[in-house]
Amino acid sequence: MRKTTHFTPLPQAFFARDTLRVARELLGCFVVRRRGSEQLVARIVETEAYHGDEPACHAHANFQRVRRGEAPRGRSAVLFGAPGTAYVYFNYGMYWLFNVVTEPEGTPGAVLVRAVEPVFGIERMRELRPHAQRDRDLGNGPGKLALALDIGPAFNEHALYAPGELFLARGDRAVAAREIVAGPRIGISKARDLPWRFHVRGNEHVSGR
DNA sequence: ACGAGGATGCTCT
DNA sequence: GAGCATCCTCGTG
Repeated sequence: MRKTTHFTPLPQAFFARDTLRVARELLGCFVVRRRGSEQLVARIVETEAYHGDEPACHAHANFQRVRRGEAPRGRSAVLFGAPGTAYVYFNYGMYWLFNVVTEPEGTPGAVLVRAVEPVFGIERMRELRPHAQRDRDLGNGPGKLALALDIGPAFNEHALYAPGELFLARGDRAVAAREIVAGPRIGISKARDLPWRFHVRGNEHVSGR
C-alpha cells in the first residue's frame, strides 16, 4: 500500500495517443477524487477502448458525419474534443459511466474505466455504495465505481490532466505486459469480436466473474 | 453457483 | 419506439 498522499496528474500528452495504448497503460494508474479535505483514491484494474472508427463507439455515427464535412453533435461530440477530458454519460436510466477522451483533438476515442481497486477513502466509498458487501464490490463495475468515487454528470468535459477535484495519476506499481489480459468488451452488441477490454490478470477487483 | 427479469431515462432513428 | 458500454434481487439447484 502506498504511503504518500500527494499525486501528480498524468500530462495531457499521455491521452493524446492511440486509444488501445492508453487503455493498456491506464491499468495501474490512480483515479484521484478530492472532496473538500478528503481524498478518494483507487487503482484502475480494468478498461475498455472505444474508437470512432468502430460501431460500438458512441461517436461512430458522428464520425461518419464529420467525414462528410458536417459538425459533430449531441452527446458524443465530447469524444472529438481535447484528449484527457472526461466523458461521463448516463446509461440504463440509472448509472453514470466514466470515460477519458483519447487521441489527438478531432479524432474521436475514449477509454471506459470498468473497474478499480480502492486505495484510500474506503470508509467513504462504503457510504457512497451502501449495497457493497465486501471491499471488492465497491468498484468492480463501471456503474459501481462512479458511485464509489462520487463521479457524476458535473464531471462531463472536466480536464483530468490538471490537479483538481478529479484527475488521473501514475500508479505506485507498474503493470507488466504479461499481466495484462485482453478480451472482448462487455455489454455491447456491435463489434463484439474486437479484443479491446483489458484487465490485470488475477486481480480480485475486476468486474464480472 | 447461476440465471432471469425489473428498474429507469436518455439518445438516436 | 428500440436499444442501450448496468446493477440488484429473487428464484432455483
